[in-house]
Amino acid sequence: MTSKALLYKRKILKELCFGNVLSALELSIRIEKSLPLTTRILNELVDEQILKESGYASSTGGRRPQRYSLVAGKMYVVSVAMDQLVTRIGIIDLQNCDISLSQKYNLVLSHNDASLSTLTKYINGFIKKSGIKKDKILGVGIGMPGFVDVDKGVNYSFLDHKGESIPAYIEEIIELPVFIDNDSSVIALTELKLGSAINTKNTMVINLGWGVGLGMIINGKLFRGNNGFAGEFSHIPLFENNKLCACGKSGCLETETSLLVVIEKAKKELDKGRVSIIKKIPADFEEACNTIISAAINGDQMAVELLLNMAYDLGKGIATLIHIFNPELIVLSGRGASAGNMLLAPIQHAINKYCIPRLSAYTKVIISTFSKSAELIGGAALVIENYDKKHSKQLITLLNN
Amino acid sequence: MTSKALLYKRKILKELCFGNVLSALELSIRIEKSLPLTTRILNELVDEQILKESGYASSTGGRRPQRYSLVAGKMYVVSVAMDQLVTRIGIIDLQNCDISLSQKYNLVLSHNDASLSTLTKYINGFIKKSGIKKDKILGVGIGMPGFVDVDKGVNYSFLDHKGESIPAYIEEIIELPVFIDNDSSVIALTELKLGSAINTKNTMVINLGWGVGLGMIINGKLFRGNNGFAGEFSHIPLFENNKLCACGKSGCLETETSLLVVIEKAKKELDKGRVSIIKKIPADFEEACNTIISAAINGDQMAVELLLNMAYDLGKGIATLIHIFNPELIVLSGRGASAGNMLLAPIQHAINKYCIPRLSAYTKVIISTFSKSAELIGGAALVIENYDKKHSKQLITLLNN
DNA sequence: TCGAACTAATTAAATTTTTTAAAAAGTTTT
DNA sequence: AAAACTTTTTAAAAAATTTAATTAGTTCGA
Repeated sequence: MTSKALLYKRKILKELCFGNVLSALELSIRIEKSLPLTTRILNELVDEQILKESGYASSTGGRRPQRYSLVAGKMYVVSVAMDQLVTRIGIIDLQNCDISLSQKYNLVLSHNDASLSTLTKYINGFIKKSGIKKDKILGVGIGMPGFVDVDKGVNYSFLDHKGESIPAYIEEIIELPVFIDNDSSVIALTELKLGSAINTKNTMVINLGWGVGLGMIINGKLFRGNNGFAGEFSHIPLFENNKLCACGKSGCLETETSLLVVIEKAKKELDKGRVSIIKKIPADFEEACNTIISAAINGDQMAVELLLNMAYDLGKGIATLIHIFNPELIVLSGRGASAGNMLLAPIQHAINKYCIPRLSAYTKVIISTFSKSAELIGGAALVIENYDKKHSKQLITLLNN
Repeated sequence: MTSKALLYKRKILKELCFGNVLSALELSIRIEKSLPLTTRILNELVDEQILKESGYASSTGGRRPQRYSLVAGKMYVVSVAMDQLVTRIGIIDLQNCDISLSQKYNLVLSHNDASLSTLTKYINGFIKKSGIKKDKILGVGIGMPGFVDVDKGVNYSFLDHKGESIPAYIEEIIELPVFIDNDSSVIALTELKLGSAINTKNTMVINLGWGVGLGMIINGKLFRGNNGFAGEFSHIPLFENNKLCACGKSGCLETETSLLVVIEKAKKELDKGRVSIIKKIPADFEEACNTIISAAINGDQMAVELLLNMAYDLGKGIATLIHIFNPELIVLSGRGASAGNMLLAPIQHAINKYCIPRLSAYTKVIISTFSKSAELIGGAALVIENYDKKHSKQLITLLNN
């Protein structure tokens, strides 16, 4: 097979990932190739049993177009979602985007080689345990906190490998293409490919959790900035509150709006003797979040108040984004999104206060429908994003069998 | 000539605008066509005397590549730069990007049809007076203040034409393709095509004048937002100063950092009896700016103090941009840029205070080298940007003669 | 219910474009 | 002065697109 035909096949497979079912004409437009060429490649892929015909689309006044989709169990991606304390690894069938298997590991991130080799061992072990052959796995996508330079493959905050490429190190050992990115970018990719931001060109995805991350979709593509550090929304100077931030400055957005701050404030209130259905805040971050959010959902006044105040302050930050980007959509995602629609009213309130009405009128704010799986699925999107760019031995094998 | 060959010719001409001189190989890469095809088209264009061979590039270790450039006096663009009170119209030779002729008109912008028809008359009269035949003019590019929706051709702040397209109206009368855009976007285009932002992928251009505008270059292209309103940097909520802004809110960046604010502050100081080489601030905005800036350059303490304070506050806004965009470059442009390097120190000071060092280290801040002509030249860039997209009768005529 | 009008898919031929390769023409380096 | 290198030119082969004609299936309205 010529290398060009292979490229076109990849482009088609890429379009059909994540459960997409498309007609020959639609595919021809998306891969920007002529219909005869697209049809030929499509037929080859069906012969190779990687694609299947899957029914007809409804007619728009004429013959119904044949639709194509991936065959299940043929193409997988391994995805890794990391935070400071816990790492989850999953394997995802690209046909339906289901997480076939996932596992949780305790891995405290530090800025040294040790975390990296541990991580690699975990991934390797996981793949073996999954029982899925490597030639069916397109690659490994890893979302991690910190300052990640995607091009250099370096994380300046964690997993230091003497400034050398992290993906290169892992690829060496597990023999699969590896891609890394910042956790907020990965969550934004999920919203873009499978979530509320599908088909949008200009969307801001806010990752509310430990801090406040931002993934930006600009012109329909994830924007990472010049060194991959774009979206450091957490630390824009927004308040004059004299509160010291983890970054060393004061008045950062993060000093008022993050789940960590809410937890701290809740502790203080309880210490002051405030009544609440919450008796004690758990030490574990994830449990603490769940405790406060579910208390709020159950109507606990203190929890509601804390979350609403946070949302209002976040709204001021969002107002800044609207002025700068004029986005069509803002998606609230990440762990904090599980507080749900409760957050929307104060955010909208702040937007009304801090935005020129002409601008805010064009931007919708919504809550992500994804639960915790957003980052895991985004890791798959990360691999697919690079699928028609980077050389992958796996597909060649798959296509030649 | 086939329509495809015409398209390729336009792509090549587009690359050679603004005084660019390129080799066949460079052009082939830029228009993304093969070298044999590019060479063929190039030869045709030379035969038609629209292009000329213009010397050799220096060798990089082998045969010196032949370079090509536009022939002077063949292709012009009419450019219009508007502000609230004054409109300048110029005609620009694309070969060397010189302003062949320009004229100033007093035109007070209002939100009605009258300004629009006056503007159209001025443009028409100017073209006639220039003595350049319309078949040599590729189009008209207009930069104007206000909320401009480029796609719809509508300005929501000024020049209302009952919500109908402004370019369509002008095109009808002057029979040339017309393009409009926001003034800050146009200035950013100038920096991208001819100024300090050439070849950058990710640059913020700040238009310091009446207010504070922002033109964003993202992935090497001007970013306008979902409705063309992106870059409303003026009105991000940044201060808690209780100062009412023209937009109705308080604490906007613009309430501390714009030349208008500096002028107001200067007046107040003088009224309070402060000593200064400035005796009286002229009523005219442009003259007032010049007075204060030149006083500062001559060492007047009051003028220096006012400008440095403004620059420091602007630096806080720039810190926000750096956190969000991680840009490689920030260009300070517009009328305020004539204060020059004086502004850089306080801006850098503010960046150091409000930015995470890891981030700010990657961003350079510079002052534009353009004087007032930036907006006029940008209008030309606006036409060229659309030159291989929109149908232009003019080029077909030009190429068929 | 039956065409007319429409949309989609298929096929083949003509045309365009790219790729590949080789040769020619200069430059620089050694 | 030869070797190494780069760009340009040319030509032929391969690939892709365009065009047009045909076939196939749907919808809609008379």
